[in-house]
Amino acid sequence: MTASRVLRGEGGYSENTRALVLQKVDELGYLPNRLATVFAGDSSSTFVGVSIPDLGNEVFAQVLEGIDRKLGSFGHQTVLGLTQHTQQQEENWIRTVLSWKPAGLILTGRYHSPRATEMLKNAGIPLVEIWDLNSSPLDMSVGINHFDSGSEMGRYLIGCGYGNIGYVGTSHDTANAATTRLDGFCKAVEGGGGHIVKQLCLHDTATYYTGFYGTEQLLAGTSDIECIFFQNDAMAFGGLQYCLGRGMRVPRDIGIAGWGDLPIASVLPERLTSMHVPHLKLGQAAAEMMLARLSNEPVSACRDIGFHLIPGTTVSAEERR
Amino acid sequence: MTASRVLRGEGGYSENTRALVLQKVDELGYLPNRLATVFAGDSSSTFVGVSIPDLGNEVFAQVLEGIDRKLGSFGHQTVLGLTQHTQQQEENWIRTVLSWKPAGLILTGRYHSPRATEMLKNAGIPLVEIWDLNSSPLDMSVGINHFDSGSEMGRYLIGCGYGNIGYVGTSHDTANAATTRLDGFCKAVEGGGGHIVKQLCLHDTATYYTGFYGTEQLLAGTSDIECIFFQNDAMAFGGLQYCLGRGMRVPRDIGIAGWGDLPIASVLPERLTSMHVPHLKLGQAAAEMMLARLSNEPVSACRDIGFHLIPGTTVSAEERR
DNA sequence: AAGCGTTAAGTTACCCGTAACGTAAAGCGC
DNA sequence: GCGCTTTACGTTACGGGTAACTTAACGCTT
Repeated sequence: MTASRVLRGEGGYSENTRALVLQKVDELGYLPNRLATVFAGDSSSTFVGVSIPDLGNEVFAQVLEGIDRKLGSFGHQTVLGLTQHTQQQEENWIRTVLSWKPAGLILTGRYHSPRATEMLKNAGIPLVEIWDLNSSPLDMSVGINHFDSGSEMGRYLIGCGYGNIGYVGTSHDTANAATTRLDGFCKAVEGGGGHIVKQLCLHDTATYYTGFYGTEQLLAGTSDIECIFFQNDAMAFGGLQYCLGRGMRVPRDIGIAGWGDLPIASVLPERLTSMHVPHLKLGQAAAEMMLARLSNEPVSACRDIGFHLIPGTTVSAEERR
Repeated sequence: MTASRVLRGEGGYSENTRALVLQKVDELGYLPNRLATVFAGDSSSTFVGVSIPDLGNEVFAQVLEGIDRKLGSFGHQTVLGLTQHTQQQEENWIRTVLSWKPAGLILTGRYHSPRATEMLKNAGIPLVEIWDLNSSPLDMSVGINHFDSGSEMGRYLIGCGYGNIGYVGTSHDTANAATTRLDGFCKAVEGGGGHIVKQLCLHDTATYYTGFYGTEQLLAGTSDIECIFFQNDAMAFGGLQYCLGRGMRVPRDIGIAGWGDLPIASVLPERLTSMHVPHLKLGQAAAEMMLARLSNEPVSACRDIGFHLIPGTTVSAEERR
């Protein structure tokens, strides 16, 4: 008991005893068993579960980095969960991670399976739903309005004079932010007098490579597509390379628009038309909300992290006139 | 006790009781407390701690993905630790994560602080040191020989006819794989009759952006550099863009060589000269070694995952003649 | 029906850190 | 020196799951 007091610096021991305890700790290489502390229910755990679709996407990798850095600097540990974009994997992970009594959970997306939702509600721990801003979150939410970001891109492309537009993305078993973006995009394009000629949803991951081959597939047998909107920048970059490789002039022959604003954009001579989302800031904001809730500070339930359109040079109004 | 037996499917209960227990579990939304199980010491935890320098580097993000996917499919959870390339942060993380009694640890690199090394030895749990192949690991090791990979690149550049060579990388407070690579590179270049004109080590992260500005800095006031070797592909790509932007012809005026082979290479028209390392495979191999050790299967202590040179088009023997 | 093995439960103790409480000794004022 | 407070440390109990053990009930054999 005295040793416990010394190690927690709680007071109620002499300087002499303190030195003795610390010497023994060093001598024996003693490490306290946090399991016992948390198990006894005297303090809450320092774990925070963080679920992310995948790390192949640089955006999510950076969100995770932002979260872990912030949590880590406040003595918390990140328990990772990769859901591969499926609700089933998310549900399984939630079940497992909850049995470890985490201090809180940070989840990507607003769509969870019914069982997952029930478990989350029962857990009674702080939750942050990130990425897809949720006006009625389970607990807290931080992200952006994907529908609006899709709309804005749609309006921009229409405004640049593009009429026949294609889309290349990937498909998942469930609703997600990318489909919400696409919804907003289609509404804006059609509302603005444009036309979505073709939507291609590949059963694959959203990478450079799939963007390249998705574009080939999209353009095969179609000659009237004036502009392509991609699910993310990696796919758009793959698509751009395909078009350039086929001798098309971008943006004169075809416009290319991505989403997400990859780091590589900072050094490319041609700036990809895209939508910027502050990734690291998003992760840090999520961690901050979690930490605030854990220390019983007041937190607003929703936080819109914002986005802004990057006009870039792969879409152009002048070239279309 | 009977409920415990039912939930573990251990036997010793009637079908009737089983149904009753399961019904109650469902009714109450009961989740077993894994903390108690592990705490009691009856079974080992399912946590595996994984430390990675940072996630801004796509390579490490993919290694982590490989690890988590494999571990996850065997019912283990990843506890993340980002060390920001410092031994102090690694040590702090190790101390914390060990107090949670993880089943094992996967660490990046072979260099750990003395205290960290001691804690790791005392922990008596499986350890895998990844990335930098360690012939005398603390427990197990999987990765590549960075010195050799640097040498191979050095020999290749010399073989292409480049004599005056520069290097752009980042510096860290401690020894790491990148400096080992540089050592091997320098030895091979000088052994082959070449000359390292200038080595630039920026106090920054190894990204596209730092590669761009590092190259500007390296070339300022020097006119005799024929080829630049970069710490990684992101930096090399930034450097390539700088050179192209300044009207230099690559590889005629200057050769550019990276290291790591980024995914984006698959769609670029010009293939960056680089060194390919199977990232996902590395992560999976690390997880497999960990899992094998945890289930008491025999495991070899070292596993060389291999690398191979990608000649690419940003370095060329013909153009130099 | 007595004796035995089998099955289906229940009981006890333990893991380790700490809250809550107990106690002995020292310190202090008068 | 008495009674009080303060300091320093010790003791007990608890958390939840489970190994190890005990008990009760049942079925089978002879």
